Amino acid sequence: MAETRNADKKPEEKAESLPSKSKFSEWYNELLLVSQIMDVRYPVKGLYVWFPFGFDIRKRTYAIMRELLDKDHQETMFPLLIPENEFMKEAEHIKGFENEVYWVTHGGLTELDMKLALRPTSETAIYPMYKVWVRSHADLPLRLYQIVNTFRYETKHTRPLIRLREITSFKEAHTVHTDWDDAAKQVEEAIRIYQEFYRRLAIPTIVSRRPDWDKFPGADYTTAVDVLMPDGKTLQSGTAHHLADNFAKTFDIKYEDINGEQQYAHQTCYGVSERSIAALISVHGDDKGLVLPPEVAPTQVVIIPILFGKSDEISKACSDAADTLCENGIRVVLDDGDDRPGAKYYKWEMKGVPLRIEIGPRDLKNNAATVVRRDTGVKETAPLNNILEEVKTRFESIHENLFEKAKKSLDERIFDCASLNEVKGKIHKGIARIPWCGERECGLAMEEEVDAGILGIPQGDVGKGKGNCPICNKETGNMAIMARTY
RNA sequence: GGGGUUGUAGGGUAGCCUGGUCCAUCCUAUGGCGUUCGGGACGCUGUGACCUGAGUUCAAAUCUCAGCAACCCCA
Repeated sequence: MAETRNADKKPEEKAESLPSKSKFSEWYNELLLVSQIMDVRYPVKGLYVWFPFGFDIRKRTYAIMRELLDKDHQETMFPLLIPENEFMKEAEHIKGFENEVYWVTHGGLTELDMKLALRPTSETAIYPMYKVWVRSHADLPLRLYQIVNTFRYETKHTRPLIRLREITSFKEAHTVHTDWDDAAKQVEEAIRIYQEFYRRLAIPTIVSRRPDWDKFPGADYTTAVDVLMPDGKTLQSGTAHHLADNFAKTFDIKYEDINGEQQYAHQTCYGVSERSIAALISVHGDDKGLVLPPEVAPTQVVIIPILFGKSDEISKACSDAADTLCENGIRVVLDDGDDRPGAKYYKWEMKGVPLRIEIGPRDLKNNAATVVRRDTGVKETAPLNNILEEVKTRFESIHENLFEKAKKSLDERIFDCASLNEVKGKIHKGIARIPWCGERECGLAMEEEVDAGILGIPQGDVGKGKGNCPICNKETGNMAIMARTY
């Protein structure tokens, strides 16, 4: 490779270039570094560093999440450390996490009387306090959330943003309700919020209730949001759990109802992590680098002057345009550096900037600018005196186009299958859709047979059909989706 | 959980098999100066690396062992 890099190298072999997105794993790792999302060179397995640029995307993404939640949730913050006795209270919950917990055993040189767990998730940190806080039905529903780091000693292969030992951006909500039905409604609401969240990121999702053997430890059931990645694997990108009164009984969370009786509360919890950023990058990015929806792009517009010799007029036109956009809340950068224009194009394309505006002598003669869309690469001419509107309408169009493109790519990679053999043939291309009676034994046999997971029976038309379960041959109207998962 | 491969400047690499030629090659990035500018400019001049530890040896980037880290495959 290196020895072929000389004067007649092809564009895709240039130094700043990425591996093709078709080699997803390589592309993903390289893009994180080159586009300055995450530095993967931190010397501890499974821990990574946010570059300021990546963190900027994170901030804007989580601002959307906060906006959606703050309508009827309150943000809070609980401690990172959980005492062993609290952590050990819920048997199923422990079983689900005990192999992955980091323990703090010493304070300085002194061994602690009570070991402290680094939270792998915060149920056992939060619920002892809920016991104290929840007194009456008038306190309910209680809806709190926090955005925190959590720790899991992952034994599988770690990947930046996807499988981490420190999840840096775990948004977890914990709600308390009077009864099971009210909690069930909250689970639905959580999923609705998550779908809206991903819609704002222009990412289409599939929602399904997880099979029993794949639910959250300690939950009645789990509903999850999945995103289909470029390599055909699915990324579980959000989960909502109905905890019923399981934890309430363990942590003694009771309230006095209207009749003066003590009742166990019903709870839900739901979470989204920086996997949302992994999805954002992976779904929209291309061979040239990041492609960001305008709402979360740190820089929304880059202006590149095309100078021939000294041209005060062009410089002025550029800074005027930048001022106009900036004054109207557009995040704009005027790149008046010494690089050649071409070098600047590549640089900002890598960064995923939605719109590029070029102003050169030819444009200025017409009092216009050349506007180039990152998502389509289409070049258009736009009048300078209406530049704000020209930019705004393109933002909307870019967002819609990104979503439509992603939706199409998702739809094209959901394959209807009638037999497990067919599933085996398609599972490396995407999601397989196959009848399933819903029985645990049949489901586990199917997973075993095709070496992929059952995500569940998805919401909406995708989950409905007609056929026979491939194991027991019973007729069913349920269609399950199967996929290789991250 | 099992197996394999790898670790040389910010990124990518040559050198390793067969120890000495290496104060380590090339591409890229990067600082300074100048000329440039409609898709990765050029000249001059700088900066920057053998993962960590132990061992073998007159001599280790190179061989051995351990640790740490990364990547790939299988369950």
